[in-house]
Amino acid sequence: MCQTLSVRDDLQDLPVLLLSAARALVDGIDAGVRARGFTDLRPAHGFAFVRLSGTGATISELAEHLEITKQAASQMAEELVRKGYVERLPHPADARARLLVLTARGIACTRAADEAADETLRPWAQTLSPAQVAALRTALSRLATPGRIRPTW
Amino acid sequence: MCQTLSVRDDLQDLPVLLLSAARALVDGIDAGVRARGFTDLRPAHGFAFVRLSGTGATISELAEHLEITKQAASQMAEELVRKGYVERLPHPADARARLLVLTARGIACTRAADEAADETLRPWAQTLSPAQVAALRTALSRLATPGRIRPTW
DNA sequence: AAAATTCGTCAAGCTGCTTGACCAAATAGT
DNA sequence: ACTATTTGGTCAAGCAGCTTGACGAATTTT
Repeated sequence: MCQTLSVRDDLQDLPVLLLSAARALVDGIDAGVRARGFTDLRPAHGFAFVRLSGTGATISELAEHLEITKQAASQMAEELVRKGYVERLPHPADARARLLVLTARGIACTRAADEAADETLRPWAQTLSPAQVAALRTALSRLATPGRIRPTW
Repeated sequence: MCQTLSVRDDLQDLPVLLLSAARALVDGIDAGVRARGFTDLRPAHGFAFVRLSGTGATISELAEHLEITKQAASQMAEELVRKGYVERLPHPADARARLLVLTARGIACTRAADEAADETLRPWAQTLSPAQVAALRTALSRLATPGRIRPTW
């Protein structure tokens, strides 16, 4: 016997489910990061940390990543410097630019965020089979636009 | 032979994938809504429409749904009224309150949004088996916090 | 009947973003 | 090599969307 609901019908509530799940994840990460003592940061800062971790980035690169103006990125960078998460180093190859890199505190915070994300997703992932998790990754990556993480709405 | 990657490792990029997919969905809906002629609205308004469609809602109910203050909800309602998407009716049971309901234009816009969402997700869903889509719905609904759609970050 | 709560608005203020103008350094054109 | 253009970053002003605070009117509680 065939199913009474087609794939089309199933699509109806997917938008809400997807957005709601994303929201739950962000809330979970935010709560976990705060619980680990980083109470002066908001989720928006996390999207900057993603770009700054590793080799660091310039103001322009950060702005492009966050899809905001250089002026706005500069303000956020100043805030993160003031709070001790980011350091401004002279750029090795361009005297105009300055390289933004995470301080030890900044790195500790990204670690806290990773832990919080893991903490949020693990209990949920354990209700799924490994194959389901793998399928989920495949499905999401097929819809996702690489590099565009930060919601702007 | 067992896999070299455990479930734990797979969890690493799930946060990015989930957020990126949500972003792609919102971008797709926004583009589709604009393409259908509703160029004076932004994604944020969609979250209000969700609550107003059907029987409508009061300012207080809208504020609670959007997780903003009544004053902010009132401002948004005024904007939507001014643009012709929402109407303020006297509340049938409470002389203090006013019922916000969608106008014909507002209803047409929600229909456009539904179409746009479908348009965004259908080609993607067709790359998946019906069973995969069903599994995805189950998985997402297990993570989602019901009612919390709107991102606040 | 009085007290307390709730609905919505007016007013003021803040935050995070924008646009516009500008200097300094780097790159491209001739 | 020298000029012209582009690029990196900041200063300044302004705006949009939110907040807190105070309030009158209608409702609900006691």
